[in-house]
Amino acid sequence: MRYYEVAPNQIIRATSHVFTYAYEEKLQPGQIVSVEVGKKTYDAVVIQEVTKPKYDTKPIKALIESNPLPSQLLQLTEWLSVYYATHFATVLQTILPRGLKKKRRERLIAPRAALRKRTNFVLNKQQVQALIEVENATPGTILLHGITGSGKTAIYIELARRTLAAGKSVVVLVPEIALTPQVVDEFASHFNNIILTHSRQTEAERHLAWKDALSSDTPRVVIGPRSALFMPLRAIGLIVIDEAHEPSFKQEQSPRYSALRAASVLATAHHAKLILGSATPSVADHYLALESKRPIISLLSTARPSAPPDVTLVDMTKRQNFQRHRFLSDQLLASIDNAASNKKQVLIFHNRRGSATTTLCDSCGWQASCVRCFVPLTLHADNHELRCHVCGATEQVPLSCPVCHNASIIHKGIGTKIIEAELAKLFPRLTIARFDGDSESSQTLETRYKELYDGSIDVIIGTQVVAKGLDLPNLRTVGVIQADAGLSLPDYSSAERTFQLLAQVVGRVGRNEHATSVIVQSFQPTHPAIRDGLSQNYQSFYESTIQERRRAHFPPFTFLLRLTCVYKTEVTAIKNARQLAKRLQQTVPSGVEILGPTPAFYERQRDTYRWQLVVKSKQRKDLITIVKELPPANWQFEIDPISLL
DNA sequence: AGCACGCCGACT
DNA sequence: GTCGGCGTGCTC
Repeated sequence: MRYYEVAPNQIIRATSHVFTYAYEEKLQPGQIVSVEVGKKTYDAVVIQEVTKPKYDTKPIKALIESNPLPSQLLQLTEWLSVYYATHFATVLQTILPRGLKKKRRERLIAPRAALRKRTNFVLNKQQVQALIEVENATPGTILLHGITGSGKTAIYIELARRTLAAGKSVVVLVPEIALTPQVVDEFASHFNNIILTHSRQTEAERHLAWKDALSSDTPRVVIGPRSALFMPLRAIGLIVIDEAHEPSFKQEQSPRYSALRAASVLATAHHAKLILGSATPSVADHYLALESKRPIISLLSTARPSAPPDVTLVDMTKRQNFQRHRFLSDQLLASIDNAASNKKQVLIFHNRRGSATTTLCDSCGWQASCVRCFVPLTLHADNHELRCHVCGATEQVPLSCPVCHNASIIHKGIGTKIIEAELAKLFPRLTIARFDGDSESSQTLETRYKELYDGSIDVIIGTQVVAKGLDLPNLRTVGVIQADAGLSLPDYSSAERTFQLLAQVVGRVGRNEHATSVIVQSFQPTHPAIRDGLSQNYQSFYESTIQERRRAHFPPFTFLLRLTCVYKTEVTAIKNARQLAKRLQQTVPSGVEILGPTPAFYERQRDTYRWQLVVKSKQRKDLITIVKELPPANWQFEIDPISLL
């Protein structure tokens, strides 16, 4: 009889994750078995063979997957569990498909009809140079910083081709939102061994794709969102993360992992290369690449000739710009007039989430912000105070502007519905469509795609959703209602997100040879995020932001931990948050900062109240220690949050 | 983390 | 006399 430590995919006991079982035959680490714990049966992964233990052992009930998981995937699982202080079983649930025991019907995978002919591209000098740099790099992370339209996809495809030729598999991660047929077709026209994963797959489809990867004896190309990292591929030679700055690469549920960090660990285990591609790399990733002396490849010119858009920045603090309407500038309205008379489309972008009430000076654009945390203050109407949602400090609402001494202190926010209504009044003959969270975004955007594409919708109003993937041939004008809306979010990375968004918006319309225009309205036209976003000046933005992060002790200079407690009443939430804060203050080593308690951004959710603490430390292990000692009931945690909201 | 077993109050 | 409240304790 042989004995094996196995890890069930359900939490059996908080303190350990392996149990020892007996089996007649030889088993390999990574094989999947079924075992009985108490009276229930669980799926479990074989970890290793061990000697006969002192206690009695039950037998393994069955071997349900004889093809073992690749050792590198097991290493990644172990790493995720330790690095994010998450139970091993929780990580297993994340990396394994559901319903492992179920027998799936063989499905005929319809060969994707090549909708488009293979786009036989010729790489330009810049792209060839990038390829050479990647080829010469040692295994590990490579930052591919290429402006919109510089032809990053062609580089990915060529690298993938070479990796396959060397007998290794390729993983391409894309943000969920970009998993459109266009992107997939682009790869599908070059490779016939693609395994596609996406969030709308059924349990059976996922399982089949997983089995396909596990049993494949030839190299494959996997395309999918962050979870595609967990496809059980034997030998990976290349991992590409496209639009690597996108927040969707951070999982919002436990294990709250970063696909970039996880991909880096997986790449190391496979001695593979990891390409982080973006037009606007996150400042933290850029800093890390510089610090670790990893290659940063810049693509500064577009692959095809294109005309840069005509960018107009409208100062919202100047009344003379708003003669026709109170928040739609004369410049923006004129450009809508112009587009309409030429039968071209207009996209009006508005970050609705950013329209939480902010306090600013209507005269000079000054905005109330915390002197310690550099985040905007949030108005609490009940006691008429300004509060910092990072450190909890409160201030009186000023009666006059501290900069220009004007008394016009205002609190405001504009919603997409109002924009739609106002535009409908001003342009009764235009077809206006609004896409946001309220209008069942995904469905509507797809169902109305044809209308968008052929131009029968004149004006598109939307949030984030429309700023990304849409590539519309008739689009000539983009308007941003309040570019600084996102800046008012009480978050250390809000400037970075605003910069990325504006740079993407400008890059998006400026990728063809038609004359296009971008009208951006802002109360803070001189803010670095706005200024550098519109000029797409990454270097300038990076330098000012990294200095600020250093000064205010934020990533990449400090590790963050967010602790959130959830209670039925506000009083208990505050009481418990204060208690924990006090306890942590006493036990934590020096150099660890405890901020708060503060109300969470979404303070009330379904009859519950949420308050949070933010912990900062230069030593990541200090944060892990705190998590391990956290009172289990009512407390949630996130290590390395990308947002403190 | 579940889910057993286990010892004391309202019901047929 | 029994159903069930949720308080401790175990799971290879």
